[in-house]
Amino acid sequence: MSRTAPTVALKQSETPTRKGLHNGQIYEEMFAAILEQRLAPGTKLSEDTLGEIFGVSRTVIRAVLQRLAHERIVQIHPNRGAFVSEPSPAEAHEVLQARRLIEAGIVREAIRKQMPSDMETLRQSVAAERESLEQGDHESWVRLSGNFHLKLAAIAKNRTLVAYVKELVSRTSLIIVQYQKGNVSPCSCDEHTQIIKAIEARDEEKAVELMMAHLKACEDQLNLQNDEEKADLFSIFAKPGGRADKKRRAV
Amino acid sequence: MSRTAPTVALKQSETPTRKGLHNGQIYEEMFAAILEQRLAPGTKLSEDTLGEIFGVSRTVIRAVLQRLAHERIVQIHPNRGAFVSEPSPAEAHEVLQARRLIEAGIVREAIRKQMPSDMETLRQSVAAERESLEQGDHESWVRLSGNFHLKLAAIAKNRTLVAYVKELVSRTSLIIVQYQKGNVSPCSCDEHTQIIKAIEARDEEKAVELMMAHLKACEDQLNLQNDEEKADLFSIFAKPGGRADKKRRAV
DNA sequence: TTAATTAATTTTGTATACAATATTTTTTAC
DNA sequence: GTAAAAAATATTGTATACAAAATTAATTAA
Repeated sequence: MSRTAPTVALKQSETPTRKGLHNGQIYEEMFAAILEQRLAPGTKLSEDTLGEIFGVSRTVIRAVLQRLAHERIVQIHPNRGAFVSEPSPAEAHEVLQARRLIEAGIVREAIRKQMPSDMETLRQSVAAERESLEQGDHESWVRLSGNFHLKLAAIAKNRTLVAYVKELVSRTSLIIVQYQKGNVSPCSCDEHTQIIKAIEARDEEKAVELMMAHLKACEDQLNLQNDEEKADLFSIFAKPGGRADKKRRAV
Repeated sequence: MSRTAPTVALKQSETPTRKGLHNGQIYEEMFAAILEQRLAPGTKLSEDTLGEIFGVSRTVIRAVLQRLAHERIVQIHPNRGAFVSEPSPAEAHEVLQARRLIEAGIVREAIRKQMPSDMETLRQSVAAERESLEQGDHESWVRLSGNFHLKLAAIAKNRTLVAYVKELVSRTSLIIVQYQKGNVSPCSCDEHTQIIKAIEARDEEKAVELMMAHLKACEDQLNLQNDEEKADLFSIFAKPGGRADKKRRAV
């Protein structure tokens, strides 16, 4: 944690002040900036700086930061400021588990409420995914991949559930940025396609199974074992006795 | 909607100012006041008045109201102010549907992760419910009944899911206040007891079935058909032609 | 030079002031 | 007396000012 947080750099091309931006617009811009990785996890979000950038006072920036904090994309440390969230491995597991639970239910609901146009929308979404993957545009792929899950959630026609899925997908993006090991496996598009097919076939058990496996695979592609980061440092450098040596100063 | 919103009356015994309250404490007090029906749905939450009551400036009241708004317990109309939410029938259905989806999943997870102490906690929760029901304390019953679902969610050991269930339970309380027809059926405690038994027996399908039926019964006890309130007024008073008459002024 | 302490600066938390919008009351016309 | 228009009032939205806390820089001692 000793690395210094990078300063906020929302848009390099930005003129110092851009007046007239409303609360919601500023939220959208910051939300996009975080998910598109222009603002990396851990970045400090200074109220003054952001106020200058958007040409508004700290008052309105504060409201936006609180909204982002409620959505878990930003973390507020009292008296210290707001930072782009750095989800812990435990939190990452929690988010993926919540997604399996909720999206399994959404798949069931989608099977009941599906319309042909919904399925067409989903197929187009996967097509866009595949294109971004072929072009090697990793950033677009993360966004479009999440988009598929949002479109699927929308079929359930439940604004509350859509809001929850949106939140979970956003958090997943932050998690991927932090913990994805190597390149993403290109089979993800195919998994989405298979889910669509199972929904169309109204095969509930199979569709649920595919969705759970898909999200589990997503989690398995992450590096989530470094909860003991500091302990590892000790085990790497320490003499026999390991982290217990931490307390002993002499020797 | 022509009925005037009642003014805020948080605690009759309250002295005009009570200094030193922190952000989170004010949130807790307002949250409790709304769920305990001391603040009825539709009540206007004036920033000045609340600031006076809690002995803080509008700045901090504003933050609390925004937090409550994000949790859907309060609704903010731009330039008009904050009001205790009055969920529409459509929203009520949405909330109960989301609960069925999420709590069905929670039941499955609880079956996997249950510990003996968890089950004991649940049984105690139901005991408290039954007591409040026997004493005819309806307000306590609403709170304790929601509490059972929260305790159940906690077994899944997932803070995100607990937060979602907490939000949904709160919204359900507001919904019950608005739409519950007659007295609550006293079988609700028994339904909770049955769910506990099914979880202990690790009978996943039965436990899920019971939870879904329980929440469906809860929804069925509500009066949710008055989405056409205004239209009804017209059909009640109007001459043949019904609501189409609305536009015509003469005659 | 390093470590600890102190001072200076920066940044957040809260109150207040003013502008913009709603609401209420009063006035005016029919 | 009722309805519309205008003025007055009250309330929200935003900017700014000041206090409290944290961070950074400077100073001092070992």
